[in-house]
Amino acid sequence: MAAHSETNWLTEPEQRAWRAYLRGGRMLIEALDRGLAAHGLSLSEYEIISMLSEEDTRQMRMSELADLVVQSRSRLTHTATRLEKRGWVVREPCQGDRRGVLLTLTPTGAAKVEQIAPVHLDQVRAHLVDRLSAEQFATLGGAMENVMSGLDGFADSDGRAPNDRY
Amino acid sequence: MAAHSETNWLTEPEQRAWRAYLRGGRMLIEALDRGLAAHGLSLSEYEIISMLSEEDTRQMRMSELADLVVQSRSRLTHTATRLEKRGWVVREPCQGDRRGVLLTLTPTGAAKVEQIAPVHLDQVRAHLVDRLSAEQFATLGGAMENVMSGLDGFADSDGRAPNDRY
DNA sequence: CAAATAAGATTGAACTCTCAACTATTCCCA
DNA sequence: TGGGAATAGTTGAGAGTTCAATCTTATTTG
Repeated sequence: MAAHSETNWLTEPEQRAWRAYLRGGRMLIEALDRGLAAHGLSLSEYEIISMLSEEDTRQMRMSELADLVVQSRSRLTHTATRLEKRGWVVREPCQGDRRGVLLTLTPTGAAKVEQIAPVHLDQVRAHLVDRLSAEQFATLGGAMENVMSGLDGFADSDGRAPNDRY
Repeated sequence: MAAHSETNWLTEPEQRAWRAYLRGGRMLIEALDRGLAAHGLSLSEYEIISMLSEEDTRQMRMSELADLVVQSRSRLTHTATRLEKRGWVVREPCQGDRRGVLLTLTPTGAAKVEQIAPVHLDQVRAHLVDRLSAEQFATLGGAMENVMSGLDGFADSDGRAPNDRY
C-alpha cells in the first residue's frame, strides 16, 4: 500500500463531465438570472418569493427559508429587507418563539410570483428540460439528490461547519 | 388546438428533479467554495488560475478566459486586478492585437495552483464524484453538455444577448 | 481610404454578499 | 432555578459584482 499521497486525478471522461457540469451550470444559472432580470428580479429573489408562495400560510421562518434556498441567514436578512421595501414581503413576529421571524408574502408579492412563474418556467424548459431526454433529466435529478444528501448539514446557514465549534 | 397560453407546469418528477438540481447545485458550489476559502481563494478565482495553468503558454486572452469561466469581462477585469496584487498573475500586452491583454500565470501563481489542486480535487470527489455511480456521473456530464451547447453564444461576456444590439 | 461599426478591455459608482460581532430568546442540565 | 450554551435573527463594514459609460484598436463598408 503506497502511503504517499499521490493525487488521483480525474479520468479523462470524469474531467470532461466535471467541467461540463461547472461551466454548463454557470451558464444555465446566468441565463435564468438574465431572463428574470428582464422582469425586475434576480433568480435568488424569485426563489424566495416562490418558496413562500407554496406554503399554504404564505410564510416561512427566516432560517428555514435560508436553508431551503441555500443562502446564509445574513444574506437572507438583507435580501428580505430589500424585498420588503418593494412591498413583496413583510416580516411578522413568530408566536411561540419570540426569537423567530416569519417572512410573509404580501398579495402584491403573490401577484408578482404568479406573473413571473410562467415566464420563468418557459426559460427553465428552453434551457434545461427541453434539451434533455426524460431519462437524462431524471438521472440528473437523482444525481443531484445524492449530492444534496451528502451535503445536508454540511454547513449551517451562516457558513460555520458543524465541526467548526470546537 | 388550444391557442390560449395555459401554463404547462412541470410534472411532479420534473419538478422534483429541477429543485434537486437547483438546490443541490447551490450546496455543492458553496461547499467547494468554502473548501477553497480555507486556503485563501474562492472557487471562481481558482477556476481562473487553474485554466491558465493548463495553457502551455500559461496565458490567455481576457475575453477568452471570461467566456471559459463564465464571468463578465468586467468581473474578470476586477478579479484579475486582485489576483495581480497577490502576485499570481500579470497582464501582458498581446502582440498582434493591441487591444488585447494576455493574462499570464506567474510562477507563484502556478505554485498555488499545484498546491491547491489536490485539495480541491478531493473535495470534488467527496461531494460529487464519489456520491454518484459512474453511469450517473457520465449522464450528468452529457446532460450539462447539452445545456451548454444550447446556451452557447446566448449572452456575450458583458451580459448583452446576441440579439440585444438592434 | 475615411467613416462607421464592432471588439477588447477598463473604470467607477451603485448594488449585493460575506464575515464577524452583537442582541435577544430559548434550551439544557446540574 | 439559574447560568451556560445553543438558536434566531440583525447589523455594519469591507469585499466582490454589476451596470453603463468610456477609451482604444480592428474591421467593415460605401
